[in-house]
Amino acid sequence: MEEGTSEFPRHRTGTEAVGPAPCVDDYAYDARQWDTREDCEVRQILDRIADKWSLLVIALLDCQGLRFTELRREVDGISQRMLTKTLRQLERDGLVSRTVHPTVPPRVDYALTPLGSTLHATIQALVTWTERHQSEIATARAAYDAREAVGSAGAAAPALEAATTPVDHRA
Amino acid sequence: MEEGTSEFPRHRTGTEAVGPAPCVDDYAYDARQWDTREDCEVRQILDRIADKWSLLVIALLDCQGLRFTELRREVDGISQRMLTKTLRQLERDGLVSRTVHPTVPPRVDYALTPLGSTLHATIQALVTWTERHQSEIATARAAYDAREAVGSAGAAAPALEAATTPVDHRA
DNA sequence: CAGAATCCTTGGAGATACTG
DNA sequence: CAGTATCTCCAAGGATTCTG
Repeated sequence: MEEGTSEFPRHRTGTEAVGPAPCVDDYAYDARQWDTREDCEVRQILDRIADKWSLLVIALLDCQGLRFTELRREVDGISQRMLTKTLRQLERDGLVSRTVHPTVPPRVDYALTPLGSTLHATIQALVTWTERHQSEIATARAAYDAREAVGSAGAAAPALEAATTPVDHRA
Repeated sequence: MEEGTSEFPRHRTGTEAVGPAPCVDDYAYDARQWDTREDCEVRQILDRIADKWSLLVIALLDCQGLRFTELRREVDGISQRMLTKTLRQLERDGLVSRTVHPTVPPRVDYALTPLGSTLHATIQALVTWTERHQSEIATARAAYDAREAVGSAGAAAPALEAATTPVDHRA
């Protein structure tokens, strides 16, 4: 369990010095060199919270509890199965708490734990970033697609065809 | 379907306050009600950058460029196919730049664009969070699994078998 | 209402071979 | 080296049904 806590794994083979000096950062030395191995626990956790549903649930779930159905309504597009599964995982990771009220119509409240709240802040930053830069991304996409179209006009260079049909609506 | 408590959030174009407006704030102010609909562009982008490979690539890619092979080595476990695809997407979104050096052995450098750098900071925060809290998560998981084992021993309470272990469809 | 169990489809993703 | 093009496979995930 203590494989990559604060160590610099440095598993990049130094056969070729492409630029040993890291970024311009001199304060944060491990700015980029965390443990990237698949079996690393950080990777494992990251792969889990980097899940679209987990991310959305945490982003939407705030300190006050939400019921199952409320969550399902909030997280648009999620199926009951995925919501349950996602919530179970998050509960297991200690990020959300599950409170069952033994009423006649069952009522279950989900809320962020203190640990989950700290993650919520970080994820919220990601959401905010997206909101802020969505126009830039849209512009970049349009430019890319335009270039793409021109390039494929002269020579057949197919790659990433999602050009003029961005909306991928699956029935 | 009450529309008083939970109605569909509207498009909030980037004029909102980016500052921390936690849940303890007033209710009418939808600090956490960004557009959650699937067809929303924010969701679209979020679903993309919340991809495990995209996240890793951006996290590892820093301001200096990395070659294709270097990236493949860094992002442990990624296949060539996925790396190419991920890079194309990120390039299309204007997050990474692709520089081809027309040398005899082809050399392609990938680097973060200014826009990508801003995202890198946010994602790095996520990585840092994970590094910091991995032990807490591990503890929570152990506790959950312990409870789980006890619960399923006494009464029928099946749910989420240890996710780290492969599928266990008990007949 | 909250969830468990089941069935079934899609596409994500690895492996391999080929090219410039 | 840096891709592209295929083939294949498996599991993520949706839809449906059935309970307490």
